[in-house]
Amino acid sequence: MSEGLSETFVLPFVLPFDGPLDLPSTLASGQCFRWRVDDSGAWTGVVGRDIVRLARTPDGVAIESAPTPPAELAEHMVAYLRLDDDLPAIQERIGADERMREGIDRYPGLRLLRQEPWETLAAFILSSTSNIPRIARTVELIADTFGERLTLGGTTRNTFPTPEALAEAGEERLRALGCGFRAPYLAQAAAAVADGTLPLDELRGARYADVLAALTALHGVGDKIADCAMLFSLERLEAFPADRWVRRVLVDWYGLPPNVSYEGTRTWAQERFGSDAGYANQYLFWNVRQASRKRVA
DNA sequence: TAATAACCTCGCAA
DNA sequence: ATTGCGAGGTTAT
Repeated sequence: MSEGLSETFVLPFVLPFDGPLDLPSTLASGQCFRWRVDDSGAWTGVVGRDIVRLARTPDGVAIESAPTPPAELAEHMVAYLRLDDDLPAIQERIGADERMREGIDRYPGLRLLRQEPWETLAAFILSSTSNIPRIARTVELIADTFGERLTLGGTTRNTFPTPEALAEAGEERLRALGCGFRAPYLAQAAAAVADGTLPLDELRGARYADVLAALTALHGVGDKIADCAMLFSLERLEAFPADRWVRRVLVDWYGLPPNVSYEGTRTWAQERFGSDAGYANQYLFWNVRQASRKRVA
């Protein structure tokens, strides 16, 4: 213990990966709300009951985490980052048209994530008529208030609270955290998951129509929010959450009628892209968002 | 079946 | 600085 290398210097664990992976686009593209980048380019977030720090390396992804050590968490991070998806093959299939091809080529390492269903549903309930900075702020505030504390190095974050904890918290305390008119929606969803009315774990991988029906049975969850939860956490990659941005793209680039119904966008996307519709959505969404930000800046 | 207002706050732009 | 607008939707009418 007395030799030169102190125990404070720990070689980072590196998850080997040689495929396309653009951490900034993937973690900031609006599908998740808890990742923060630091000056070194590393990303810190909370995944399940662990605080995690990620950085791209030439050989893969460097991982620090606690309380689960990186080596034990690695397999789960492969799943979380969907490194098991054959992204080049997906891009080959959906990149048939010029617009999509350009969008893919601009962000070739943009991946979907495989997130935790309850947290994802809750976050997108909060997304209604809101914006990404505000959603992120509210999610963080809810975690800080009702979640459990985690520490990694000098960084402290909280888990996203369980459905039981948010059901217990109740509408009024959620409203006090800035949830606004979404507070009763979130409280009711928490209660439904907590008491088994909405069995999220059983819905993972179930038929699209069945998952959609189960989710939209909740007050405050319509087609769009259900599609987000399905795509980002319930393994329904054919989901196509058409928000106002994606709709604009469909109208401007693909000639869909401006008054196309949500069902119309869903049918269009699923006929065109099949089970790759979700990836197609993500490329369209991120491209149009980035383009609009550049125009402002 | 299709259109329209209301809903809570907050972030961001003048 | 203070004000005003609109935001990754859903529901009720």
